[in-house]
Amino acid sequence: MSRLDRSLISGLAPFQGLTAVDLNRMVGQAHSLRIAKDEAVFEQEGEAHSFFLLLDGHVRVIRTTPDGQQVIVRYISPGELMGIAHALGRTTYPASAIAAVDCVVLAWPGRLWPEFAAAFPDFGANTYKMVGSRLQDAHTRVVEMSTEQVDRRVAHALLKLVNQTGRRMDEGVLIDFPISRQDIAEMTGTTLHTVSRLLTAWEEQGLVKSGRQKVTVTEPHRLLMLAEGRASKT
Amino acid sequence: MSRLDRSLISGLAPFQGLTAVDLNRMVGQAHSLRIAKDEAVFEQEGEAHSFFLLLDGHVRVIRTTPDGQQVIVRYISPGELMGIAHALGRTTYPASAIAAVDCVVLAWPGRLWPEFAAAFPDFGANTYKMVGSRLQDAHTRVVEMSTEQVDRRVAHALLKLVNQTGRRMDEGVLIDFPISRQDIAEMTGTTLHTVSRLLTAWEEQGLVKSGRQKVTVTEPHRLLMLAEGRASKT
DNA sequence: CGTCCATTTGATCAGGGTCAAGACGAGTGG
DNA sequence: CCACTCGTCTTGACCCTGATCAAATGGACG
Repeated sequence: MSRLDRSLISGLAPFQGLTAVDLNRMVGQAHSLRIAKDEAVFEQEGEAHSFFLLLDGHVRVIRTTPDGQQVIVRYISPGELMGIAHALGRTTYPASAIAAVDCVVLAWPGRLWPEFAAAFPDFGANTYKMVGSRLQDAHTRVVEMSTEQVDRRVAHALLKLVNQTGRRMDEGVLIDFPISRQDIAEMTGTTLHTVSRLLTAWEEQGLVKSGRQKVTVTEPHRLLMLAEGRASKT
Repeated sequence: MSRLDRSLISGLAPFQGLTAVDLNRMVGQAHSLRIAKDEAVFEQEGEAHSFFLLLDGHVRVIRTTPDGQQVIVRYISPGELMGIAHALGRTTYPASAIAAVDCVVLAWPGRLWPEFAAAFPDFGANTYKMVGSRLQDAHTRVVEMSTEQVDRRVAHALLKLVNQTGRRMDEGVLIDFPISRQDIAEMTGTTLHTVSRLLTAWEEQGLVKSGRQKVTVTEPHRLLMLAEGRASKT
């Protein structure tokens, strides 16, 4: 790892509160790797040999059911940890992580986790805080799936992506990685057909603009109204 | 807390690996309380003043949406921790906890969490392991909600309850606390009407016996077949 | 015995899944 | 540079699951 890399990661959420020295000790034990688009960073059921920090790119975390159906659990953005099975007392990954675009990640051997948690308490606290918010996210999603209709779920999913990875463009906010109708369907528990119909309807109303594996939200505010169920159902 | 109480809790999952001395130090700082049926242990959005250990009874954890719909996140059984917002860096409870029957709980002031985590690393590790499994549960539930039909979701929910709190009876395994059709509906994202229809159908097939706020699973194996989708749809 | 809930059961209907076909666009090899 | 192919996306037609609406039944408990 070059010096440059270290200065880049010093500001990331998982490392808040750590000294430069501690940071160096941690990063010194990592190795970085490139993951090509559509390759796996780790795989469901696989032995949890490492945990990772995404430096660049976007990663899709997927659970596959015994009968082959896939659900997208979340997208990982640069600066986030992933594959932290060790922190939660697991020896195997509960999901697969697939690069949505070419990615760069840092990897640490899993056995270092207990050492890190003991030696750098802030790092542990930051991580558990993140686990907490992921648990909240998961519960929120259960609530959405239980109580909301498809259109609102899809609207919520788009807004979440826009907030997480949105990139300002002339026409609105673009989701910053290739995302298909099928992907959105797997995030919201519906079918690509329904997603397609919704997007074309919204495009006619001027809420979004979308193309092949590409979605731009042009009117986040109105989309939020729709997601919250106080939309003018025209 | 009497000596008896301490010996009772020494075997519980959160305290595995702790010495008797450490256990005493922890329990000594707790106070126990009784929560009457239908009373709240803590409330959604409320300031997280304490965290709790359920000693006796059963507690329902509920998230309420802005428009008043409720979703049952999980049931807590004796020996489990709850309300551990502090462990996850939160200052407010993300859900409400309602006593399903009269309960006895131990409560610690939230500010003790960091001390405990530092002084008793095994306790911290046990807790985070539990958080990890709850995160898995939540994701599993998202997957179920996305991919399974209602009958299979209800079957899964019943089996989960049976495994967690089942009590062997002559006729089968009884879910050990009062549970209504409405409750089951709120666990599975459906309506009490659909749950009622399913239960009567299953009763005719001899899979379950049910009454007012009472469900007994008489043939867990066949119910599992149904939950897994390899049932004889007769 | 009367009241209040939980539960059951029927009738209706719509949201959205499934099936089917085509259009469109991007990359590939000749 | 073009033709071809493959994967994504669109759109229509149909139908089923399960929600909604409505009403009656039945226990439990004061």
